[in-house]
Amino acid sequence: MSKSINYWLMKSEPDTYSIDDLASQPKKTDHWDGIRNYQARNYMRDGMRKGDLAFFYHSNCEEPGIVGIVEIVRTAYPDHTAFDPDSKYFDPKSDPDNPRWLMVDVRYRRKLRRPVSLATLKAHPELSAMRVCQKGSRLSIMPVTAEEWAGVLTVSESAGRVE
DNA sequence: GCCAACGTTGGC
DNA sequence: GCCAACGTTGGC
Repeated sequence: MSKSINYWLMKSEPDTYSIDDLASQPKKTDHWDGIRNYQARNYMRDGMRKGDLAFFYHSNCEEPGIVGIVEIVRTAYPDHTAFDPDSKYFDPKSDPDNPRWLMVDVRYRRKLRRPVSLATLKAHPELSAMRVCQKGSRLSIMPVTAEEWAGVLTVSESAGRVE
């Protein structure tokens, strides 16, 4: 009996780290560092498994939205940038013997044929309940239901834009 | 650049 | 434990 995978959404500011940056990494794989929010961390720690899939979401940019798909290839482990005083993610309160912050490794899978903007998500009733659509939602890692996952792909593949 | 929403900090 | 102040996120 095969276990079903979990689906996620992971935000990144493209000016800082875009899906193209991930795609240009060796093996198209990189660690997802800099998560400094307990709820997002807990999703990584308690929910993410190898083989899970996640939408790559571009935030704080001209057209925020879902641009591609990545695969979780390594489960949560300590985020070493928290121990590095030169890192902008340095957190003196994260003890190397008891790390406060974690990260996972992700591998680039593909871009969506057509990005699905936040405005488009909000325009679809079956997608507008997604957490990323909620006003003031600052969570950078969140679960996505199988229905929402399929719905986003359907919207991406369908012709034309929803305004 | 503005600013609302949110999470965290710290005084009490 | 409360809550005001603060810093950050992120859409617009």
